[in-house]
Amino acid sequence: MGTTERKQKEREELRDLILASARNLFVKNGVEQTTIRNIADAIEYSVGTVYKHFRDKNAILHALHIQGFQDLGGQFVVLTHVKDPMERLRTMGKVYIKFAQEQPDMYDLMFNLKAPMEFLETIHQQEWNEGKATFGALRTTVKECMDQGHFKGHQLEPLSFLIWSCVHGMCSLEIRQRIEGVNLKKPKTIVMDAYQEFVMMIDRL
Amino acid sequence: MGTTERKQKEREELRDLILASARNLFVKNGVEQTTIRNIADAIEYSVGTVYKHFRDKNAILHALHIQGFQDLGGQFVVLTHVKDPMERLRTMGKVYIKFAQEQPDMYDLMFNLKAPMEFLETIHQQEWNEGKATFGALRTTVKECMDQGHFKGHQLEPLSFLIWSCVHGMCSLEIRQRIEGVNLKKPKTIVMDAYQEFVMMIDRL
DNA sequence: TTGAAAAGTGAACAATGTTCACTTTCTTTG
DNA sequence: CAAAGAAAGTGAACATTGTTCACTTTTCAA
Repeated sequence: MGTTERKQKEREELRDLILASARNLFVKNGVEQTTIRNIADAIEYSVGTVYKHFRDKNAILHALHIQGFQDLGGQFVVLTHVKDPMERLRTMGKVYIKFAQEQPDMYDLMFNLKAPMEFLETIHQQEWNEGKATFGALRTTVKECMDQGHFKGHQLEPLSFLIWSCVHGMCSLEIRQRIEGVNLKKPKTIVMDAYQEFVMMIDRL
Repeated sequence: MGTTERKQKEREELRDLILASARNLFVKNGVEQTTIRNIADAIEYSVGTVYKHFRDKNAILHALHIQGFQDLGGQFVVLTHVKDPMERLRTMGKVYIKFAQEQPDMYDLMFNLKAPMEFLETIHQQEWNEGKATFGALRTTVKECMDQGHFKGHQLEPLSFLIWSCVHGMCSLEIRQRIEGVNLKKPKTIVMDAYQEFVMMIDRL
């Protein structure tokens, strides 16, 4: 009898509805300005129902953070068509920055907010699978570059982390509004300009 | 009559007391866990008194953010003794990272939290003087390196921003707990290791 | 038909930032 | 010196949060 299956499906649908609503409100009003009551109102359910699906707000943030990584993973699919590892590395950075600029709130949730990490701690899970997979993709690409003779004298993991830090740093400074007030000549394009410098830099190694 | 001066001085002393108390509590319990009531209790004044000195919590965060930059500026004093610009650039990065690791909450306040920037907006000040000065110090050093013949083919501001992004990215990923769960072989020393890679990288340019 | 499990509700609680009418203290001036 | 005005200080009260839970409604197998 498929009633339990249907029940299960309905449960998941409501769960997804909560997440979609939360995501909308986050993008529109920001994470902190979005309340559980807002989310409940938007889907025309009560607060209690939201809590039947998520133990607390951090759980919602964590679920959305996973969605964000699935989304980013989807953007990374184009990389499979780029055979040359150096070219793939450059493209990876571009895609990463594009994602951060088009979905700044999602990026913030994935790489800056403490909430999703705190949720992992509360459920006693110390592994961050989404981060592991994403960093793994970067490390693999860097490894292939090194196998081709690039980055002589450098170490795989520290170098991979450095590359991640570069693009993450640029994106975070932009999202956290540390660029505007600093008196740059071209603040609007500074991230892409700096990324060009970065590409020039690693191409020489 | 020096009464007004004394009054003025007392006012500033209480203001400093509030800030010192806030800073203690921030470091001990984190920014979000620190309430105005906590601060008031710690200095044995009422909440109202705190609000007589700071219009809101963001104002306190902004004042502490300025203190943080003064502190960082003090750490940068050693740089005046380093004449060679490339050596100065390397040392600057080390000092910056050291500051971030020793005072993660202060660093977070200065470069990650939105609160201090939001305060600037509310008082209709779009300039971020502290950031401007700090970035200016970096840009000046990079400029001197270029004058010496380094970083051929690179542009001053984008390159300076890139360098800032690198170190900031590493510090932020550490502070925002994105390193532990990512399965690195040496997570404890990854920031310093990556910084070594960075130094090696710019030395070759 | 029924009764238990699941789904759903919303009042209530504690904590927080913030305000403001009030009291207390201090300072200046007649 | 006394009084009034200003400044400093107070804390109850308000609105808004996240969160809980006793309760009602719905669902569905027996």
